[in-house]
Amino acid sequence: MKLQNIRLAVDAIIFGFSEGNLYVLLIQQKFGTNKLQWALPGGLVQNEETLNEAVLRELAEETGVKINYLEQLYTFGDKLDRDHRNRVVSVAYFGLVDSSKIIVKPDTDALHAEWIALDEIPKLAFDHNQMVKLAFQRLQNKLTYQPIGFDLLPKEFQFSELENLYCTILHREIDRRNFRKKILSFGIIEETDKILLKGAGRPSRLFRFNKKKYRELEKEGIIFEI
Amino acid sequence: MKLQNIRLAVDAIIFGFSEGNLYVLLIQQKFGTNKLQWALPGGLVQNEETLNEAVLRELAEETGVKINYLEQLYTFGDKLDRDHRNRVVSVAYFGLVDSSKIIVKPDTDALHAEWIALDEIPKLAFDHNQMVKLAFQRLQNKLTYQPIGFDLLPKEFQFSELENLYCTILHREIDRRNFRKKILSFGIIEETDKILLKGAGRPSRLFRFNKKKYRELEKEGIIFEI
DNA sequence: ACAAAAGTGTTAATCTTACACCCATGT
DNA sequence: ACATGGGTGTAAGATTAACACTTTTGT
Repeated sequence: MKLQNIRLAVDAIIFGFSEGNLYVLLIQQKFGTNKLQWALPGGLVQNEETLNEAVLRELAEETGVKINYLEQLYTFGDKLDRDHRNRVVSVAYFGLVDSSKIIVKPDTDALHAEWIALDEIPKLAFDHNQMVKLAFQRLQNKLTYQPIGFDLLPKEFQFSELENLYCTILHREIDRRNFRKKILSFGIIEETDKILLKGAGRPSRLFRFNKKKYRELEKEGIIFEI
Repeated sequence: MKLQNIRLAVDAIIFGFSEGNLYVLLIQQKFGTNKLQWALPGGLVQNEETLNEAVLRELAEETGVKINYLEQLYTFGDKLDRDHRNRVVSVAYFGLVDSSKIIVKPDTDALHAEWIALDEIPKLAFDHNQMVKLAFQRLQNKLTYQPIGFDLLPKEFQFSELENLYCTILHREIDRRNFRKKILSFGIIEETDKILLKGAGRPSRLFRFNKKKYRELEKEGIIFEI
């Protein structure tokens, strides 16, 4: 058999939620063959690092963003001609950050990173558009059966933010009363004693997600489901 | 950066169900460093084939089994010392066959393939035990929200076989009446006019899964859930 | 006639959905 | 006083869960 000539890369689809909009973290290369084309952060895996480490390193190097949640999404390796004479198989990771960590690294000489609204994503390099699409599907699914929405929000958040997050990402109407009832019934979020007072309208209480509590309840077989 | 020295492989975790037991397809190498150690079917990806093609090829070469269902499971690449000086990252695939296709290839000079009951699987090569574990979790989950159980049964099956499959794999009791009601309510399985008469007990009608119907209903937003 | 496996309905309990008004603040 | 956004409860409907006897065959 011919010697294997395949390179292994990782790519990250990182979502952020801010002011009712969902964003994806993208980078733009200033030089090279893909000059000025947008792409997902990512790159070749080094010999001595795990796949996870590779993603985290690339994210740090290219964007500076610290993520709250990361999981492997899918391995893309079917486009044989993706990069002529240089077959690359890429392990895509799916991640979430909250808006407090949404500040990106200042431009370097070679790279520019930015949050782009999901529905304004241009044609990306390689099969990255497909990756974003799959990642978004995963986000939608996961949101309904795991409490990952909290990883897109600040530590302390208003109930209306959570509600807004769900109805933005799932593209569906949500009944405020039923939603609150259900979320509270899991016993995984707790009231803080802070009241947020901003602009017109009644001030809102801030809540906090209790991850430890969730882990315990999970073990006891409790099922989160929206 | 040092030249990348990573090899890419695929491995397949294939489940079969027969007489109330769940089996995994394993192979045993007769020579080499892993002589007589059991392992999952799999091997290095060739330069000109997709990952899917690679799995199917390896399965054909090593076991001869024709599968009904196949999907990518997870990419394992964290054990850096998995094979000293030869780092291998492996894309694991998860598959199902029905018992009519459960016959394996006769032994070749180098290989022996066999169906081993899930709870009798020995220590396998590399991180293959971990792969089996993850694949089984996937099977359990998927069984509850996608009609993949049918891919483990013959085309025409008794209701009791289906019921037995669910309660074996999910390790839980199932109420026959409620189960039948629910499954039938989806409208995705149909009666055949065949009655199976075997041994003592009332003969049972055979049913058939209508995949086309399921695809249609799926588009209309129907949700399969046990 | 007895053992074995398949087939079948009803009722209570739970969960889900739909729905509208009051509250606390800013202007 | 009016606009804005936050907070709250109830009742009807749908779904799920619990439960036991009859049917058809082989021996």
